[in-house]
Amino acid sequence: MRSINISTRDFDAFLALAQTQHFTRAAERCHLSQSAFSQKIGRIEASAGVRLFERSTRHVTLTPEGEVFVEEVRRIQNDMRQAFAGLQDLAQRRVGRVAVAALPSVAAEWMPQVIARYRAANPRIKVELFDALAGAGLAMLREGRVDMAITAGEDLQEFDCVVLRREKFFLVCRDDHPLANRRFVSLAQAAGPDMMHLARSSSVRQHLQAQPAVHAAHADGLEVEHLATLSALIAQGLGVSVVPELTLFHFRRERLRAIVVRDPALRRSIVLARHKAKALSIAAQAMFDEVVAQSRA
Amino acid sequence: MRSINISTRDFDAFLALAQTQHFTRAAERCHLSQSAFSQKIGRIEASAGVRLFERSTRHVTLTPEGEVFVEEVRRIQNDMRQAFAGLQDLAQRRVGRVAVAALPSVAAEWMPQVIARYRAANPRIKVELFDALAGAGLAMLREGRVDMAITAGEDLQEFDCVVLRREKFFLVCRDDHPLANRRFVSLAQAAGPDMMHLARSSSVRQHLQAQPAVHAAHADGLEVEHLATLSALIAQGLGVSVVPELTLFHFRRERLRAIVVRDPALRRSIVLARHKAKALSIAAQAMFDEVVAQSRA
DNA sequence: GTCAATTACGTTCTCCGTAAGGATG
DNA sequence: CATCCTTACGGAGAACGTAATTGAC
Repeated sequence: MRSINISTRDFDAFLALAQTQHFTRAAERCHLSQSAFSQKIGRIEASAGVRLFERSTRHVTLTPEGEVFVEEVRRIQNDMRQAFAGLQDLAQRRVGRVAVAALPSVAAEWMPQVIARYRAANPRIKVELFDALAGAGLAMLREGRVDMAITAGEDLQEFDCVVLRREKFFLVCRDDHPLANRRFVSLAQAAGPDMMHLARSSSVRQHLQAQPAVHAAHADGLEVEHLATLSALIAQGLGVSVVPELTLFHFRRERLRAIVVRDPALRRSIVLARHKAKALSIAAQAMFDEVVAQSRA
Repeated sequence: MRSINISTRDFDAFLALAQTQHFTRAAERCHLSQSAFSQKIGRIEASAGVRLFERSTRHVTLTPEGEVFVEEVRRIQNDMRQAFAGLQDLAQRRVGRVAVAALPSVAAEWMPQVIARYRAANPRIKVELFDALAGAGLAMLREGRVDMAITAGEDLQEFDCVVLRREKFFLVCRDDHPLANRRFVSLAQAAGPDMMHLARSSSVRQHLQAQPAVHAAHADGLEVEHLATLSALIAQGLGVSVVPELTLFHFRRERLRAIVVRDPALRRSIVLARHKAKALSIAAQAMFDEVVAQSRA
């Protein structure tokens, strides 16, 4: 037995005839000539291996076998309609979901605007934002828990990446600090004994620690987890620190100064990473584009 | 948007590619040239309105949209397979059901053999036999509770009928009855004052009552429901009766004689009736044929 | 005699295969 | 450069339409 081939149009024709019980009218409904329609029904019956309609030239009725088939076909047709409709919804971003991991600084500085614009354009798509440190974000990406991760660059061969920005670093100190009124400083100048650090797990710390000038300074200052804490410590005159540009919003308080560190080597890349193999969903692609656009602003 | 057309082969192709992730191999599996296969996938994607596969010339993977579609298609394809398989089963009488109403006499005399042969040929088809009096059988047929009814003929324009047999009637009496040794009798002779009747609801009684000779005799003998009772009464010498041929098995006992009634008007037709409009299922048609065959035997 | 489904036959269009093109690792 | 997907193009077969045929009421 050769495998059968049957199409959605065939199903339409079958159901039309089942309902109208009239070849001519069913053919019209299907925008077919009556003859073509008749042949189509014939082919369907051949495929099915059973006579589905009982026809005298006067009356057309379903056979008992046809009646059971009607129910099946209705169900199948419904499923198909749903499947395609669901696909259209995804394509036109009427439904969907997108998950993004972003560095806390990025999550606070960029993402609110990005998400606002995204939701305005795609109100029915669920957006999930995870503010995760660099390593955690990449882990989530690797596991497929997020569609993309915004992180600080290092060994990212594993992923497809777009560099969103190359950040400068800033010395943050109180206004009574000796360097407080400089227009810029060198890293060597900044990395004095009063330098405070973030916890070793942070990407900023790791980035800094890789710099010879910082390493040489072997500061033994305080070490904290959160930038807000760091900001408060500096405001108290307990030391200084060096932080990337995106985190400066933590340090906008009275008596604090941020002085750009002039050091060509001291830049960190903010990158948008995604899986190499796995394609982005349409919803995710739109978010991807939105993030890139934001970084250019 | 023009309405889409998609066929079972398209689904096969889609799933093959989704599984192999390789155009050439998937094409082979579908017995298609690689080029034709590529076009087919292209058409499917056009129908869907979404890119379903992500292809670099080296790797083929499902897009997120394609992944959701795979699940739907699998389900749809399964349903189709089942629908067609079910139809084949019905066509080849591997499954099904047939219900027959038959006069009690027919149910006892003919149907055991009919059903035995039918089940031998169609072991998986469920057979239901209702031994119902003429009126009840026709009512069941009218309501669609049975596929056919074997009954005694009268006003059957409503149905499509086949006359299975035209039955003679027999006088049944004890061997000491004056007519006991006749080779045949007339209805007038048989319808003496000692004639006993079945209940008025039985078709036999109605048939007899319609005969002038019986009507004139206005017998006031006993009246019972069951032929077995009648048989016992006659054996006791309490009277005689006139019954159709098919019921004679009730009267095969010692000292009872059955003498044919020679009266051209006194025949009853055993007919096999079915709906005019509603077609018989394949299972039912086979039973229909079997019943007709039995009546000729 | 009319209405309606089937059959006949010529036409159109979809789908397939061969072959060339282009991209990727 | 080898692999493999895509595009181009010509041909075969399926599907369609017009028209004639058959059948039922």
